[in-house]
Amino acid sequence: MEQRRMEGSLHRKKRVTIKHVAHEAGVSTQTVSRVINNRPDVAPETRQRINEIIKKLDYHPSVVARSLIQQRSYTLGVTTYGLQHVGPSRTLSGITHQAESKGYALLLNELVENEIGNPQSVIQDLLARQVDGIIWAVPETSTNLKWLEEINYEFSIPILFLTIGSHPEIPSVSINNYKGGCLATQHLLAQGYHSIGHISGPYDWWESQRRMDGWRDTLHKANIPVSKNHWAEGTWSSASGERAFKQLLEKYPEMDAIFVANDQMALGVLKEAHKRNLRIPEELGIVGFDGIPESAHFWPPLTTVYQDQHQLGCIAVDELVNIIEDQNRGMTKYSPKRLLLEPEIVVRASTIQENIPQ
Amino acid sequence: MEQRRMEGSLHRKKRVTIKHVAHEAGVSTQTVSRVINNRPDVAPETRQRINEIIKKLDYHPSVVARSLIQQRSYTLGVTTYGLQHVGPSRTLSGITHQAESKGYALLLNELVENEIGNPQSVIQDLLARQVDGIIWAVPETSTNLKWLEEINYEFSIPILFLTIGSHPEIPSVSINNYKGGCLATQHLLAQGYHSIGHISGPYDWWESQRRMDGWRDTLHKANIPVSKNHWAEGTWSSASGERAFKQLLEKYPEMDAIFVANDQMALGVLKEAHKRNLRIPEELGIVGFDGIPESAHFWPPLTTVYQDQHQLGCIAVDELVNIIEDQNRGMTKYSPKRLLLEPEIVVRASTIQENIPQ
DNA sequence: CTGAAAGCGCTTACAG
DNA sequence: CTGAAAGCGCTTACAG
Repeated sequence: MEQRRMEGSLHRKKRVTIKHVAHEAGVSTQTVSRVINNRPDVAPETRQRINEIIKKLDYHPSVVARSLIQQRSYTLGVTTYGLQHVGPSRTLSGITHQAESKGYALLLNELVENEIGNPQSVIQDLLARQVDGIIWAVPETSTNLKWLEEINYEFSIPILFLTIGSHPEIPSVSINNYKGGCLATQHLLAQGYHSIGHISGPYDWWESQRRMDGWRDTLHKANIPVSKNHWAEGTWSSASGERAFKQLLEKYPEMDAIFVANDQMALGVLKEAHKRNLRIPEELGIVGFDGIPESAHFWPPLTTVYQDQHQLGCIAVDELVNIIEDQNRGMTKYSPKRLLLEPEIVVRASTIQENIPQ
Repeated sequence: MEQRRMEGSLHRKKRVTIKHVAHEAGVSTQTVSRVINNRPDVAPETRQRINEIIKKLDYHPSVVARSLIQQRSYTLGVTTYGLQHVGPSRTLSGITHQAESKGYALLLNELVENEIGNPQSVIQDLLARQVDGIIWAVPETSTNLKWLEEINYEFSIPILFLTIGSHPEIPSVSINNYKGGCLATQHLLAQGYHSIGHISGPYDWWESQRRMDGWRDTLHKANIPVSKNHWAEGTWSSASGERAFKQLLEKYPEMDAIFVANDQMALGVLKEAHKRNLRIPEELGIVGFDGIPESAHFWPPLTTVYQDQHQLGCIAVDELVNIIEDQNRGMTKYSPKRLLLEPEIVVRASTIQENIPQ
């Protein structure tokens, strides 16, 4: 081991700047700037010489300096919530991949509470760091977008919202949760179930409401009455699913099938069903929501409504970058788009009697 | 709706700068700077007047300009891998929370492959954005830290590594995976199981190796021979767990218990066990690893080795910030620390015959 | 094809 | 207690 190694990461190298390169090459910083930005008007010899020096000195332009002068940073802000859960992290993964391929860095923020005290301070933090746009990946509840009205929908940079239903004035990307609720319920009806209960997420969440609306409307269309006793509220966790299921069994004893608003809660239902020796799918059909990879390995494998949350993140980045770049091109007509991704039902053994190949 | 609203987020406001505030207050920018940085030497009246103007103009200092002049950004880089999985996202969640409480922003990067082509370009990207330090949250494999030697352990800023076992020269925080493997196996032995198989993660991963070492050493200590036929390799996914379990049943028919290197794979084992009508825990005891919340709702509920990945992220931030701040205080003696967090076993019905209260 | 000047929005010495 | 000057590392017009 040589001496340098012993020092470890103690040693803080000084930054190589455009001045060093210019001096070494005997040109102005201006010309170096042209080279690193791939401008056409540089003599080929000059360009090559400078490129060699850049490599030799291991020069990397400061994005910070560039951001200051250009008033943009090629960085997107991402405000998320509930990262420890599968859904939000899959979406974030889509965001990171797509941002990378579009050449943007990501400044990440996680809210501790869905009901945010002061969203504007979060946004100000991002603005102070000169982000070019923001992805607001916080699922809508009945109150957590009120601040939009208060600030009169005015932002100094584009903000794209994920998983929201209201506020058509602003650009957003969401899954068609209503459609998902319909698909789940239609499938159960088609399998011959009649008394179909529902376990929802927190009723305050827009996603919960829409999934439930899909369930209710589908039953109405089939002339099946829906009462308060036919559903119970969970919190998305498996434990809450188990709890809600117990309540439902009391309130709705004739229930022969159940649509559960996410796969985690469905897992809790399965556990309680096993405990009571309920046969699935004969005595109880179960449909989940999300389509997490694990759901194929529940026992029995779970029929579920698949939503592509990774793609949700990808599309969010695409949309936001489009808006940013349109704006920079000086396009004044900016019409907010609302995008809806369609979920798909994945049929497995928790709702069909015959064994299908798995 | 008024006119302003119709314009939506089209309108790009100009940034309010320190000059505007200074001009409005009739002082120099210097004095405003003192106020926003809470320096003591400002006349109380001046301070108050400036603060009012700051509020009135909605002024927020540019972190970018500050970063340029101070050569630091109060931003940490985070390079992660496999965000769509539960573990890494829980760790990331710990990182976001702790970074926020320490006053640091986060620049997020996700590798597409664990075996990285060019880690240095990832780091250069972060350096170009003036991050103060980096958390390298990419699980170690036998080859993906080779670049450390190539660059001779020299970084221009501190880098803290997560989930690594080699390279004691660099600061790191990891879970004691070896201990976890021991705990799992000791528990199975204590329950009276004798023929204990193992499903590992990809053998190339340091975490897999250590968990397996714990299993093997514990059996050796108990004078139980261990052969190649007693373990199989998975990829962490439930599907791979199911596959590996089928192989093991062939190779090791007398197996009466199994230690599975994560909960997802254990779920796959449970599924296959149900299919074959194996009684758990009577005919087969099962222990997982991770302690994801869902594991309490598997059927039967899964005994598992709990690791606190959220805390792992928190501690990573604490350590890195300590290193950064020591360095800024000019402390030259920086001795890299390796921290190991201890896992705990959580006993549930998949390994104990008597029903314990759940 | 190349360079001198100005400036992005701050902070850091240095005077007074 | 306050301000004039210089500068962080770049890019943007503007000349030539």
